[in-house]
Amino acid sequence: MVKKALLQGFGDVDFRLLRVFRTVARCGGLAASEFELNIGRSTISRHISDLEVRLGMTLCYRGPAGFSLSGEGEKVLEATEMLLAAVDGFQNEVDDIHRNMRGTFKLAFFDLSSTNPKAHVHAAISGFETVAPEVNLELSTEPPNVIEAGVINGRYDLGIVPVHRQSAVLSYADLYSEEMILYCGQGHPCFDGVSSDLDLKRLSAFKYAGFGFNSPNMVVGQRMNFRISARVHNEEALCVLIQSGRYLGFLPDHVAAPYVAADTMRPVERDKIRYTTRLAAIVRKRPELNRKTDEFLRCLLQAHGHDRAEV
Amino acid sequence: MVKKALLQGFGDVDFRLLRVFRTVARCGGLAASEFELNIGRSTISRHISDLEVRLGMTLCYRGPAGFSLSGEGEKVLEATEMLLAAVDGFQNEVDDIHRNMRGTFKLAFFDLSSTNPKAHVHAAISGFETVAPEVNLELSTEPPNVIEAGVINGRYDLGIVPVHRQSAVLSYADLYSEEMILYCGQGHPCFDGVSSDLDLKRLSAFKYAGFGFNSPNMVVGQRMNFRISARVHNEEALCVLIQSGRYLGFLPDHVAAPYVAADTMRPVERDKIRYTTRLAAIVRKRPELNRKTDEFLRCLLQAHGHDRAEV
DNA sequence: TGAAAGGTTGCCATTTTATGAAACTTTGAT
DNA sequence: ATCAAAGTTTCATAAAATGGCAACCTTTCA
Repeated sequence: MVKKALLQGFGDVDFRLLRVFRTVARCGGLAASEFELNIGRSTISRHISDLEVRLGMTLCYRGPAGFSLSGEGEKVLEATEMLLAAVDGFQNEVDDIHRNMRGTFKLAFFDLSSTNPKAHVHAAISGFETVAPEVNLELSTEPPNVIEAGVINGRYDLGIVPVHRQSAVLSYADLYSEEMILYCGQGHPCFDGVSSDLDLKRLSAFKYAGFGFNSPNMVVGQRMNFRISARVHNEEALCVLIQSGRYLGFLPDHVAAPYVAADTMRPVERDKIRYTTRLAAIVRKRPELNRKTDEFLRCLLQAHGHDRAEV
Repeated sequence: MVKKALLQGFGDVDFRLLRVFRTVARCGGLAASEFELNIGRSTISRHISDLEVRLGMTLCYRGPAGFSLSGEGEKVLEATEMLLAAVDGFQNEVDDIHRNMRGTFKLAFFDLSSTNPKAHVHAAISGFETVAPEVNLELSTEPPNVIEAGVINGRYDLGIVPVHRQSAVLSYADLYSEEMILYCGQGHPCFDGVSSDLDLKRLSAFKYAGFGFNSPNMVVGQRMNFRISARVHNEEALCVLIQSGRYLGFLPDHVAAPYVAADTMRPVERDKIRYTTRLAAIVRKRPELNRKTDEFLRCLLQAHGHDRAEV
């Protein structure tokens, strides 16, 4: 139909198809997504191939051999997440006009802070759930740089990251701190303690594992002149490396605690080599906060004993 | 149908409706948009009221008496523009994957620079049209702060603004400069020249008109201690104020030239009171540039005699 | 070799949507 | 009063989206 073509334009987007595609990609296959989507497999199959025709490219390889996204498919998936985030943003706006709190609130945080006794994110969530019971939550853990980018472009509503270099378009609210201490694993030369004459400089001969993104950790590692031989993007991975007995690395005390208790990890010069990281909530400044984000931030600050004096 | 409700969720967005709404709002009425949309008025009417039902609010008042957006309608329109920009972004992505250049390129610039002989934006457009004939252009003039915000959030692909405070998420490419000189209009005490003993400080007794947003102009105005009695958001408005003969104000020399030629405006202390503004192209850093933006920037830089050394 | 699992396709009934024509309503102007 | 313009509503129709069922194709794995 000519008019429609005019209105829709070539390759206009269809939410339905994109949502299906995203779900399938997340589930890793049609069959798996069947339940999630609550529609028949045949329909899903058709949706996906429709989308492929519309976009003029192969999005994923699928078959009994398994499911995988094509290179183009990955790009499209990324663009899709972006677009669907914008749709969420629109619905947020509309909800805000109604003064409603519904839809989804997307929170991203850097991993392994749940055992920190100073972190009260759980309390904030609890408080938020009370005031906004209709809101679905979506939590992810990502490296701080990804979180920052995500908050800026709207993929996340709020992030919790170690404060490092502050971005001008983000607004930071201080939450809690973490004590970072240098650890080694069983089998490491330092495991049985360092002789008192082994000065700190000598430590830099050992292999060191640190974060692969710009962070206090990276700065400290470089300043102490460590031999950075492994880069990770989360603390879980760091734990594994340290446990191998081949690497030194900084971990928050509370993360290392269980390993220390099991004596598979020990601090190195606990009192001399350490630094403190401050964790902060970040939200974007520009498109002014929506009610959900505003409210969640309030809960977060309250849970961490702030009076919301400053944002 | 239950499944659909699950998939679409309450109030899911329909592009078609939003596009229609935007067009109607831009055209200022159903009848006027009929031609633009190329669909019948009855259909448009139904679309709008559908949207109102879906969103649960009145978007606009319309009738024989005239057309106007409601307060909520304005907010929704804004959110709509945002969402549709995201859709454009998606299509850009897809086009980029195909290595195509199609769709719309959105450029925003600060007004009244077309008469500047150092500005070669027209040449850039000409060059761009040659390499990307399929791309539709959308130009707007806005105050620099609006342009910056728009480029950051994707409403514009590229902006041209006076360089002032640089934002960390934007990338600046220097283009050309403007000489800003203080002018007064016919009837102003300064029109027939200032007596040599009237020192510059005395000037600050006169009323001054300047930009209402953070800019070099504002800084200069404040530093010279002018009596800022009128704020404008574009130079056109400034021209009118200066012509009134009641205000002093800075204008680019090339903008004032025709008025000076007609002797309705004269520079005040042309050689003593002046400053230079540099105009730069801004694009956002984060979601990496799409081909169209990249190409346009290239054209811009080339037109202004740069070798694209730095961005 | 023969399930089992993952996907695709054709077929079909059902529902939804899109749309223009024509009749109707309201308002402002002559 | 009358008319024109702007919108709304009703109606009928054509097109499309939907989704289930069943048959069919492939690959994997036992």
